[in-house]
Amino acid sequence: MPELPEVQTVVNDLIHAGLIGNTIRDAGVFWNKTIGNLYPNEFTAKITGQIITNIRRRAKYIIFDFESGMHLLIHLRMSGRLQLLPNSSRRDKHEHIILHLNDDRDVRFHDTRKFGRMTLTDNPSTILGKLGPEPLSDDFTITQFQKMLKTKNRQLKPLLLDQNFLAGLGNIYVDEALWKARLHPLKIASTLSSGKVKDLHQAIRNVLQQGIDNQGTSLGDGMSNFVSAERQRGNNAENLMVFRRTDKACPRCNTKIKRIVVGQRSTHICPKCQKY
DNA sequence: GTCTATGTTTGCGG
DNA sequence: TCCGCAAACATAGA
Repeated sequence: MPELPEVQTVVNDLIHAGLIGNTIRDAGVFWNKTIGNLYPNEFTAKITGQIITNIRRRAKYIIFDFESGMHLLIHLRMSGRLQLLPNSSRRDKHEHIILHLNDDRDVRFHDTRKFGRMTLTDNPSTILGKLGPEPLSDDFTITQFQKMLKTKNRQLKPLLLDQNFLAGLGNIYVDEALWKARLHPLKIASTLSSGKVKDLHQAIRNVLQQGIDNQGTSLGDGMSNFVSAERQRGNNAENLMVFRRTDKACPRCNTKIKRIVVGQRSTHICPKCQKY
């Protein structure tokens, strides 16, 4: 669910809602394992009184920077959401961590599948250090991407999903980027021509930026879908060309989209546009 | 009721 | 290094 554009959308929402400068007055922990590295009482004690100086994203992590030099890293995994709610609203059973702010609002970590994690640390590099480059940053150039791909004898799709290779892509945006670049997900990275490297580089940045511009992708209409911190659905689903469009027409050539499995992940391709 | 699939990541064994 | 698989969990849909 939450990939780079969705995580960025949440961060944008939190900033827009004026959280920077706010203080965390107290915290409640309702599912211990959501806290990666601390016992609940330690977590609560350490986060109480922290002043938020910045909120940002790295890969699929939401990061709160505190004046004290500590950082809160939040990973939503499959089903996590960060919701901004009034202090008075009743706690949903899937809200596992609640941060009470010094106004009347809460930041609540809602996570039905409980895979998500929050880590409060003064040394975020132990978690963020191994991550690959940010695909939308200025220093992620075609030349750098070329170098990265040249040495990898791995299939494109699992490679692009590998956060230590490149940060932020998930199943949806990888399928979309590969379609846009007309590349087969099983193609071996090191065998790409320089033209294809360029196409892929552009396609990745393109689909991610489009996702952010549309405030993320929400599929279906169920409760289990992506919503931002202010509970808004994303509008990017209409821009998906292949993902979950099995048996529908390829927007480029009208061929029926096929669903295959690559690295245990469902994968959508146009068999005509994306030859191996 | 039962079975299957699910957008992520990590850790294991080969 | 790389790959395949299982696990962490809960829910929706067939």
